[in-house]
Amino acid sequence: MAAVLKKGISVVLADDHPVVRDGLAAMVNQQADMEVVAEAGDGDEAIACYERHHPDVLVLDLRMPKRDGVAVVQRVLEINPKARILIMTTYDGDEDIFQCLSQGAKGYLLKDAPRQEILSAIRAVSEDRPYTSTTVAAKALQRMGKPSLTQRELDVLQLVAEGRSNKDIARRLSITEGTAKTHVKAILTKLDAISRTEAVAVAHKRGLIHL
Amino acid sequence: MAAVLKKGISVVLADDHPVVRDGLAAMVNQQADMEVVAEAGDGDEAIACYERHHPDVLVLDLRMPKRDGVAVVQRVLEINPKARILIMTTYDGDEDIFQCLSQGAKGYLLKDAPRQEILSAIRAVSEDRPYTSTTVAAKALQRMGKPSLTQRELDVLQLVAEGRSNKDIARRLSITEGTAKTHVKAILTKLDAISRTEAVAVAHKRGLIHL
DNA sequence: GCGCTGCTCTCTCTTAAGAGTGACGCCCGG
DNA sequence: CCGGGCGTCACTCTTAAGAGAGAGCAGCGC
Repeated sequence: MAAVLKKGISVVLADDHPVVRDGLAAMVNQQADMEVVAEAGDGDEAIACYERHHPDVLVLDLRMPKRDGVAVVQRVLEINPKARILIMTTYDGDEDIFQCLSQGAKGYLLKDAPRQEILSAIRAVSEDRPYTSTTVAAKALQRMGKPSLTQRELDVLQLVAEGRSNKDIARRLSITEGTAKTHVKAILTKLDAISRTEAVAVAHKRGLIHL
Repeated sequence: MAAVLKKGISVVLADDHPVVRDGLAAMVNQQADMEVVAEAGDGDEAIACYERHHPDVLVLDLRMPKRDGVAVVQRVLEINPKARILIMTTYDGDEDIFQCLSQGAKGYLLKDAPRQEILSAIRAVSEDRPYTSTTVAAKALQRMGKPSLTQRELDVLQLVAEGRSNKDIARRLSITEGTAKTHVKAILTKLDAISRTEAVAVAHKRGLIHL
């Protein structure tokens, strides 16, 4: 057992903004029962740091260079299926969140959360208790029941969002224009949009696409 | 005269993320020659803080609740035309940046900048020297020569980005569909886009629209 | 006043987008 | 084995979008 050995909860921070890392580090190290043992600035570093230190909690930004949050979650859980990961991101409409959570991340937080909430989330996750911020919980409920897009539809959606025409999309995906239209139609139906432009707006809001 | 009186440079931080404020505060207060005198979590607070403390430097996030960065810059410069403002934001494609800079903000930084760069930017601005990060300088040059949109065109663009049809746009702006089309056509030409959807993509990349 | 720019409106014409339907092969799970 | 989801393709038909070209009218600077 040997409950609290030296300093309690060991934390690894992964975020591409030095400012945010400093802020989190300052908050965490000010607590008597937790300590930052390493920081990472991109996805690859995050994985490396996790392997080296095996912290009690990994605090992870979703949007990072090299390898994005989802990929890091997958890899880390491969290394240690019992890893405790707290996702932290700026945007609340992000589809990636749900992917992470369903894959096994233990908690999710918005960056604009107050200090207290951040700290209690870290404590919760360190004890293997899930932590879900109320805003995210609400989003999750909203998302329930809404149809999900297939991979192919996401491919098409991405190209639609870049402003490509159906013909252009067909060429790039090596399908006929008719098929491209079929996919677009399916997308419009699922996203409950009237035009492709509205579909892009909705998809963006839901975090189905980036940029 | 009277160079370094008590602690040198007084700084007010304005950012809606507590984490970022903590990070900046930690960095700044660690320096012998600067000190954070107040923090603000939204635009209105930022203005209030500025009026109360009249700091040497105001570090300002562009994206904030209540009142956005551009409005804060305007108001603060009304209060004190010699105010030294350092803009700090996440996105590098933002049109607002150029508005702020041309309005009189003294510097601009990306949030993913390293500690050293942030600190030297604060020092530069405190001495009334402009500071422009290289990435932003590059963007500024890129933007040169490219045609700018009129206010009306921006109004239309916003609605286009929300997925509205020409007819719908016309109704909302109380103009005819023909006129809406004329505006859309002008937008397409200026943004060098073939379709409205591509125009939205380009506009988004340039930070002409949000969401 | 004159020219410039921005906003408005009106035509025509071509093409792209979207609705509506149906169908075929594939693979996977019950 | 058979239903169902998925991806593919093929039709028709209607409407929206975009190209092209003009034109009137206000405000503004010179």
